[in-house]
Amino acid sequence: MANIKDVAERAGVSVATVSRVLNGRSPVAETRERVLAAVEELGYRPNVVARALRTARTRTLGLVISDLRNPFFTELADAVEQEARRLGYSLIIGNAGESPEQQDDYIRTLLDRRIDGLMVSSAGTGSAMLREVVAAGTPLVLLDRSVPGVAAPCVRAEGRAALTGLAAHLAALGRRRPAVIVAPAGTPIGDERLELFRAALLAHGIALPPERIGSSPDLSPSGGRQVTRDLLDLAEPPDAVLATDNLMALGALDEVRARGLRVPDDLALVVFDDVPWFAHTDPPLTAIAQPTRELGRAAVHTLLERIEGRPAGSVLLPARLVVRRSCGEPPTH
Amino acid sequence: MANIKDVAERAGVSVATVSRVLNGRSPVAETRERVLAAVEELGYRPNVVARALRTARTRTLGLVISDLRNPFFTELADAVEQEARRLGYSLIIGNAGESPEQQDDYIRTLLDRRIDGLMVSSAGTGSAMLREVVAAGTPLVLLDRSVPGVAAPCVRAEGRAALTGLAAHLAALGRRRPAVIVAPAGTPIGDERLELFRAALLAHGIALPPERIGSSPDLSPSGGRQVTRDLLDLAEPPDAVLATDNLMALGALDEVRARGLRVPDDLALVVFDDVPWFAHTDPPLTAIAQPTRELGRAAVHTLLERIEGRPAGSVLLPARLVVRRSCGEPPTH
DNA sequence: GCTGCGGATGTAATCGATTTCTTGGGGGCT
DNA sequence: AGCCCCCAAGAAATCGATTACATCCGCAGC
Repeated sequence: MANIKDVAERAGVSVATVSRVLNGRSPVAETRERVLAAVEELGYRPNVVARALRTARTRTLGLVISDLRNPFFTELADAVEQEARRLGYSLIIGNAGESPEQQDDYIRTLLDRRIDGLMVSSAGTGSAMLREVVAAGTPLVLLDRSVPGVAAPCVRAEGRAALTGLAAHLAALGRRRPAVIVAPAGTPIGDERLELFRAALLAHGIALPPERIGSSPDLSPSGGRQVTRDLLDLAEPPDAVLATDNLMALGALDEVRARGLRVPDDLALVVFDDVPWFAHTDPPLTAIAQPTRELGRAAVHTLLERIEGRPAGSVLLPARLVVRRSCGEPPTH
Repeated sequence: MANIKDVAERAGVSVATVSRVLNGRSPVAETRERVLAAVEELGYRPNVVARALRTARTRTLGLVISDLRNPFFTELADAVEQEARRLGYSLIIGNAGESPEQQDDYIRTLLDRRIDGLMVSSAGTGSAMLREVVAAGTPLVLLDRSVPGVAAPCVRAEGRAALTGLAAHLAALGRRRPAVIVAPAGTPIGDERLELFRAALLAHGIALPPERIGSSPDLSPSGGRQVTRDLLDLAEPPDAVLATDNLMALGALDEVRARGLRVPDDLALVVFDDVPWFAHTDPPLTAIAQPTRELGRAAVHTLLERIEGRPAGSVLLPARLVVRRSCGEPPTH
């Protein structure tokens, strides 16, 4: 593979001149053309590794995601990747599989590769490694999940408006005994959703007692199914369920079907994260849609601000209530 | 961030000695310990970029996938990533979004980054860039989709046994008018599945006439729905449908529901690719499961063989028929 | 006691780019 | 005509590692 020296020789100039032509500095028309011709003829492409060593910029970003197989995160990763590429950056995606150790391990690898910046959708609670990243001065942006004690901007969605709308929707349809399936204890974002929902329900005089809040052992269909089983076994079972993650909602649907119950007649079901599949279930599920692609784009932009040394704050984008038919009464339009 | 020189100074040795200690060559116990102590104290981590420049090995692999949001490919990518990492390699994932231009663009970027090897699940038909990769001597492995004219090992699943089993299954259940939804014309793997299925049906005396083969304009739910609409509008509509991709199957399910038909009573439905979701549809879908994770692992292993200069052939892994309830008659066990 | 060998370690070249410093020549101003 | 300035372009330093080659040492064999 041709290198810059080959090009210089062929064009009869020095390597410095070649570099300058390619980086758009100084040289004059005639020399410039000779160089470009040589580049063309040799099919020369600059060695990104050498450039990175010299400039200390790799033009690579890292993204550590908590679970790549969760379709919400898949779409998020896809959005991040596209935006990064559009802006001339490559992306290395690391999958933490909801394991903090694996997450730290991956962050280590990414730092070793001298990525220019890092986005993390953190698994579990705090992480010593994240604090280390900040201390080392590597630009960091938290994605979807904020981490207490880590001084970095966080890009995520907030559900106040959507949950307020949802409470009104449920109240209007006469649902009085809502339940919530929340993520494993300690996930800050899950707790926040719960509290916002509780407040929104209260405005309609609807209570959310502790026994109708089920905490799943993990973010999976089977966890969601287990919690749903317990909820339906209550003396006063709920007439509506909000799942705070899409995988857990799948499990809820399974349990409901297994009991021969029907959605929405016997139970209303609402899911957080509007992944494409939920438009294809029977019935189509009412969902709280996070602005996934916008989140991805915002994360990249925020990170680039930090990389270029500008200060950048957190970003909160509103989630949207998407009414389908899983709470009863089809939308009127 | 500390570099090798800092470590050398602190340990009172030369950089060469530090390098040798860290790479497990020669030095004697006493020196060795001084170096390791210095590494520890400074929190030294070798600069991967510099190492890559010198050794001409980046320990990074590239994976270009045709559509990251298709759950089959998501799982494939996840499997590849895990195996690569286990073997000490990082992975850069590129999403071609089923566009050949974007695919070529991405391959270009990956070559520029001097990845050690490349895996491609090619979008569309042939590609000049792929031939260029081979010509440039970069180790290449084709994944899931073979590309005519490109001399590289291909790792994919083959469906003979599964489709033979499926034909028998359908015949046993009395389905006589099967239909197939195939991917856009020219996708070699779709054609192969079609021909294998046709042959398997023939063994049971069941024909697969051209009008019951619907070609979708793209790999999407709406494409699948459109094709299903046409199939159901036939004078003699099919009593079973095989979708050769999971997204198209979703669209088929939509159309069936919209017409108030029931699966499996009115129509049997079988899907290629057993993504987790299909166990949660109503009814759970009978599927042809590709050994996704094994494919991912095999791809990485094959690629590493090539990287290390050993010859490596193609890998064909058998797909499995997973009987659920979408063709009627629940499995007996 | 000299030669030679090998093990531990240092010196310096190298990978391929960017960038600083230097040089030389041409043109404008007085 | 002389001076200065500026601009194009080359020479060489640099990034941080690996590694070929050189050096120095002690010890064994004759």
